Amino acid sequence: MKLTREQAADNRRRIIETASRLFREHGFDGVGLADLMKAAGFTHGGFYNHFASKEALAAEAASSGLNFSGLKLSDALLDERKTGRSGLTRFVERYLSSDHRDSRESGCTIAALAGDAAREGKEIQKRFAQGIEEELDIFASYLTKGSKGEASSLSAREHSILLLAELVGAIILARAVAQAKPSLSAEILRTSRRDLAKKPSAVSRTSRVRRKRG
Amino acid sequence: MKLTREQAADNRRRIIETASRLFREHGFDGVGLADLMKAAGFTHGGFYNHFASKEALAAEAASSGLNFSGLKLSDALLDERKTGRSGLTRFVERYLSSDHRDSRESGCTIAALAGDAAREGKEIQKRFAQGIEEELDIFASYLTKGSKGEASSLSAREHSILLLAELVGAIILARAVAQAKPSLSAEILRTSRRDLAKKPSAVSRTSRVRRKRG
DNA sequence: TGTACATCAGTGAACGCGCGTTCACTGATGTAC
DNA sequence: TGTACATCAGTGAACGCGCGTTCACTGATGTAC
Repeated sequence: MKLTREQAADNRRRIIETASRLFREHGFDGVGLADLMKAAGFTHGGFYNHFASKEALAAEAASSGLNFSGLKLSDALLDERKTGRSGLTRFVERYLSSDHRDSRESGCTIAALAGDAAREGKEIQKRFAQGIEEELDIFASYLTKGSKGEASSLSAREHSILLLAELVGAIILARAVAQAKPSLSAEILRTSRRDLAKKPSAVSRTSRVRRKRG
Repeated sequence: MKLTREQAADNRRRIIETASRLFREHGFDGVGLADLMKAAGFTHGGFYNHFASKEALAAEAASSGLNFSGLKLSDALLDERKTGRSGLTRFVERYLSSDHRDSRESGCTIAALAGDAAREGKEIQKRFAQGIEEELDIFASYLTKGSKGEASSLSAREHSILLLAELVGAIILARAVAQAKPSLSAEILRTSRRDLAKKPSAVSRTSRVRRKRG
């Protein structure tokens, strides 16, 4: 039954991606290895051929989700070059949409698992710290030091932190009440979306350049 | 072994308060009924004399935490009357402190369990919605419609939502990296604290009245 | 290039353990008379 | 007010189940000669 190295590596990747989706949907404690391996298409005995423990997989899955999530900012920025709209604004709109709220399994790993990460060990938190730092760097590279109003006194780094906190806070709150009070859930998303759309901090470099050119 | 009605009600309350602390620290899935009852000082067989299921207790514990958490805004506002400082500002400082970050079990239930609530059923989410609405109402009653700058176009309700989202987002992110990267954790808290301290939205009625009088 | 064998990613059964829940039992409280 | 009995919040043992983890086994791959 031995497979080629390539097949084995593919299978390992498949387990991680399946785990990433399931953890985001149900939490680290909400998924068993048997279900997880079954969802990936294997019997669960083979799990330990790939990982030392469930926690080791959780760390890998966290990293994977943080790096390849469909809501990484970089995707939105690619879009943006085509459409001419601010990539950051587009990203905020997508991030705070009801679609993203309703699809934890394919959405932002930070929003889905940051609450759980507080209870996990150093290794998993290290992956979160890396993922957050990367996201902050991307934000910062697209944020200008505002020259007017409140924004002027804040560095791009500070702007990035405030932006991430508001995004994550808003979607977590929206998800926490989505089943029981959809109107409140939608109100939270809408209010935060509008706030971020009009803030000077949501101006991207590209859109400023375009404005000058036009 | 039967107890007085009073004693039984006390015991029930003790179970709920213990559960509230343990759930905040370990999550709904991270605590077993046996450990929970033991922590409350009972054998676990008696659990079902008080609650229909673990989920029923989780709902009660969520409500209890949301209403009586040491970080309810109302506490800070009481302080404020004594000291003359803005109650809301004091509250923000306390909420975004490393002390609060490091004591989930006695801190804000929304911050500790909103991530978990997304995965729970309607009953638990209903309690969260109630708790969030109450907190928003308290915020709103202390927020003025700003007359200058960015704040002017926002209602007290909108301000409250943005404030809550930033508070919850910042402390959840700070907790997610506290073990692995304390510097980033502290930076998130500090940045959000400073942002909220200087925003017009953080001006309380009382402090404005005082300023006029002085 | 062909043969012999070690490797190792799978399978499937089993491990001990803790989970949420149930149940027979206890015995002081609270009630009916 | 005093007695007889139903109530019910406790105890402690047990239920079936799923958990993370281990293990003996399989058999094609990859390697050594």
